[in-house]
Amino acid sequence: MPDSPTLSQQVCFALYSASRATTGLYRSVLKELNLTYPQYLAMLVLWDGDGLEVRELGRELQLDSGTLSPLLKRLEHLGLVERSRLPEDERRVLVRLTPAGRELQAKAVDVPGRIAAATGLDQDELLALRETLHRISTTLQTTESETPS
Amino acid sequence: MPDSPTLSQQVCFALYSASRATTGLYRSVLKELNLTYPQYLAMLVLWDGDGLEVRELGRELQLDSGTLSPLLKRLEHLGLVERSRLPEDERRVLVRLTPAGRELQAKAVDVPGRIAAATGLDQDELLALRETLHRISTTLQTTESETPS
DNA sequence: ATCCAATTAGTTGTGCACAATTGAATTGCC
DNA sequence: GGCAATTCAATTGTGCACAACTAATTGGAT
Repeated sequence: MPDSPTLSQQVCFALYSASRATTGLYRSVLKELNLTYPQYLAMLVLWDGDGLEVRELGRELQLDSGTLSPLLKRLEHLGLVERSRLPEDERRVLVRLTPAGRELQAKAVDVPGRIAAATGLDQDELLALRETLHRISTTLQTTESETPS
Repeated sequence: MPDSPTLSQQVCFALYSASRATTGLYRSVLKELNLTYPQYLAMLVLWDGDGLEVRELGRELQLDSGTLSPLLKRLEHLGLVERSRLPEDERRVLVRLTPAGRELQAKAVDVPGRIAAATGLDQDELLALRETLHRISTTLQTTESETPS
């Protein structure tokens, strides 16, 4: 069942390495939008459905407020989003796109196509990869606090 | 050829997400060794063949001196490695394990097994995943500076 | 011998990630 | 109503990644 231990180590390093490589790809593509990859992910979620709380954004992106708060502050300084406490619950913060934030979506239209062209994988491989990676994430996140025998 | 653009975006997010999940898995396993995952990777390379220059370590791990210099400084403060300029070329820095660094290898023996057990993937899946991820990394790294039409 | 280009490690600055903590607001319980 | 536990965002501190730059060293060319 444990397979070759070395193999899983190699897979983990390949994962770490490929993730950094794709982030680097996004870096060059997103440079003209003046966004980092995590910032772009947050904008994607907001473009899909504007008006989300920090908590909801965090659930989508699997990021906590320690990461999101400064990230959203930077998006706010860029004039792309605005944050406001909810009147009915002053703990929660609503994140909304500004007009500039909405307009940026048009400039980002060709990002997915450029990324897809650079990966060099066909659709079957992408589907299989996505499925496997999803399984890893869910396995690790649901097993995150197990007591080792 | 570009397949579904959205699909590649989903794959990239799955990659980003799975990489963070596995790093988190290593974090809990490596906690008792007092190592981070990148530090553990550097130690793995040194355990495999002691006495490497920063440049060679960087080639193995695909990391530049901006990342490695402070990382190695921390390993040095932990008493696991020592750094020394090469007499025949004062630009280069040789990184060697200390006795404590070599001894740590024994405590790290069961790390790969624990990681492998937690992934929940069988050997075929791990092999396929490793192959696909390698292909992504090499594709992106060899295409890193193309002029888009 | 001198100068110039290349190499190497380190430093600086920015932006994630994440653990741990803080502080405010809300909810639940009595 | 009062109070403890909970929820939520923000803050603090550490450690990557990476771009840009610095400084020292080396090698080559003349």
